[in-house]
Amino acid sequence: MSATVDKVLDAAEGAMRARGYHAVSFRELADDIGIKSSSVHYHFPQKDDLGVALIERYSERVLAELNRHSEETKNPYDRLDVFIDVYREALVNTDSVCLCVMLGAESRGLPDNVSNAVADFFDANIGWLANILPTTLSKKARRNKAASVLATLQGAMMMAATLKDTGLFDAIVKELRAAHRQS
Amino acid sequence: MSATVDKVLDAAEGAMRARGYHAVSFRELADDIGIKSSSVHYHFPQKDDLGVALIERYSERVLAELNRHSEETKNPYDRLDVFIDVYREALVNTDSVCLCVMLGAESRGLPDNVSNAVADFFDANIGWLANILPTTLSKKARRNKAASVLATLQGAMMMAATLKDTGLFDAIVKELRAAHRQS
DNA sequence: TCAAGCCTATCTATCGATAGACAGAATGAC
DNA sequence: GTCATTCTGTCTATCGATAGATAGGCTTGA
Repeated sequence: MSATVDKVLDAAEGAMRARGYHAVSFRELADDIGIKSSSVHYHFPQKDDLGVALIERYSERVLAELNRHSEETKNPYDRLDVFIDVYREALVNTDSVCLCVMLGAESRGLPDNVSNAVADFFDANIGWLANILPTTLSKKARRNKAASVLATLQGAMMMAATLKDTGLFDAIVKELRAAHRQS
Repeated sequence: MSATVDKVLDAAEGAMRARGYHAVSFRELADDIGIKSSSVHYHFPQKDDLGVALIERYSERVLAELNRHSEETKNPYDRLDVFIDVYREALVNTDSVCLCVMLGAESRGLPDNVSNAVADFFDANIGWLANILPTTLSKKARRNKAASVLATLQGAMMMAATLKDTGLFDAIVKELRAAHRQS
């Protein structure tokens, strides 16, 4: 993957996480990295090509990060913390929501291939979370619990960003942890 | 409020809940209801005027619905169900997420007055929810619990819409109810 | 008479996308 | 080794479509 492609994706990630798919233009990304919009089109012929590539790179990065940190621990509760921390870092370090919160909200207005890539991201995250839950639970129960955790985190990110209050995210996470310790 | 204004807001609500603020145009709304875009500008000079008016109408409607249904019951758990049901209806009946999930995700890319209106919506909802929680809890604890519930619902809507799976929303809600019965 | 509501017509700015040219690096035939 | 060819990545220039917004006129009902 060329350096320019990465630069374009970096710029696109920042812009789309802040303002959404439709509010980002080729020209803007090109200006950000000092090339022309036609050169962006060279790497990503259509806007949805850019969108899909962006989500795939993002998804791989998040999953890699989850796996890297979770190797350090075997305790399922600590692994839940790993999951939470990865999302928290995303919120705090970039001051914006998860890419897939944004694109998930917009999903009905996205090209199908982009919308499907977002769905795959959620599926992968639910799968990861379901895997750390006790096997005494049924497969379906684990999936539902996992989806519930993910939904809470995604919603918390969105609200914390809107209310400009990272503390709200932390408070919600505290509720989440408490609920999952006792169950 | 004139009939046209309401029609414009109806069209805008459907479009923005499906695709977001930036992906909706005056011309599209005008076409939807059979007038010209300049006539939309007559009622809402700038796009952010439309956005703010839309959120305010939406917010009033949601709160009115919450209050209307909750008058029928005094049990706090039933009132939580009222809250959940209002959100569930919004998802099922319109096949799209809450207006403020969409605009909340986009908030960093919205005009300030629009973004603030979204924040007010969340504050009002958190306040409503906090009020039905037992007064044995501190004010802050109630607010945090309320925010947690709201975040879960908003996240669940977003994910259910993306994965095209209303059942996922119901499953997450079941987890939510279970967690709040036991605490 | 006049204000409300909608119209026509138009503006400037920007959108995603394409065509065609160019420089320089890589490749392959001799 | 050298020269011709091809590929890569960028450029300039432009397309038709559409964005938000405005000026000014027509119509209708109080």
